[in-house]
Amino acid sequence: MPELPEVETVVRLIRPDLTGRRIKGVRVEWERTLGGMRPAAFQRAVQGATVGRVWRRGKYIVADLERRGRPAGHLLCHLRMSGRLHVDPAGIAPGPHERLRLPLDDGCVLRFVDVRKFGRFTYVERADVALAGLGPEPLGEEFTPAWFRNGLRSRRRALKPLLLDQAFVCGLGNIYVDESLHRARLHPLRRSDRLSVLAAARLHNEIRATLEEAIAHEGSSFDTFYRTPEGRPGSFQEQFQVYGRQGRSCLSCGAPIRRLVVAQRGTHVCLRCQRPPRSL
DNA sequence: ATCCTATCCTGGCTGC
DNA sequence: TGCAGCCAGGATAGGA
Repeated sequence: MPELPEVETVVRLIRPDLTGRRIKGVRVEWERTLGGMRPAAFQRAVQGATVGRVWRRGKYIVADLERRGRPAGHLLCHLRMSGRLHVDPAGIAPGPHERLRLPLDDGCVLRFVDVRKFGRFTYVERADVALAGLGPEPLGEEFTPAWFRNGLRSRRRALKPLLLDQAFVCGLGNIYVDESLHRARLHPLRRSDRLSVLAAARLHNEIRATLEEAIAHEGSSFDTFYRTPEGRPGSFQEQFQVYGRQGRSCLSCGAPIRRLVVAQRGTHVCLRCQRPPRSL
């Protein structure tokens, strides 16, 4: 599923094609993509605006809009499970599951395609307000070992649901939480306030390393997620240590990878590398 | 404060 | 082979 590395990859891919383009029109094929905004209001806000900076915050893709050189709100896109965002050259026919389309002034088309319809593509006046609930960027300066240790200590939650909580740290999802926990040799049910300083530092380090390596591999591709309809997929799925590897052997110790359910999510662990907490 | 469940959706898988 | 039913999974809302 698109998590921070996949979203970052999408942003890097579409940024050059989108920056500086004027949005000529709006076509909404699935209204709920707008997250409650009326299509007419969306069109008024977006049509005729020019795209400024294209950036990422957590799993959100943001495009700043301008009119006559002045700030004019933001496009805000969340891919959720199966969303794909790409800029197509002129003359490419829409494929299936297209939910929203923005023709650009150079003839290209920004397309939001989403099989499962969970994704959102909407307009907000203020990105800072819309994104205010997100925790720090795990690859940002604010996410220091000391901040992380204090954050873990101030909650009393199992590690997995806490790391999935976008208000705690943003950008992690099911895959990269499982991978980071395995690399840090921590069981997903370990309580956040009971980690040693060393274990917290290890987890902090592995979260960053996992995300950085995944970005370097242009994210993970499988299921319905590809960068573009014709484009190359990312390759980080080939580096997975536990995710989706249930029944196969742990690449570091050889014990079988187990699949459990934690926080209502499929969860992949090596019980030899990741010792369960005593109190369950 | 934290956890659990339901909701939104569809393609792909399982089992008969 | 055909088909019904189940399931994944990010975010959010509401209840325990």
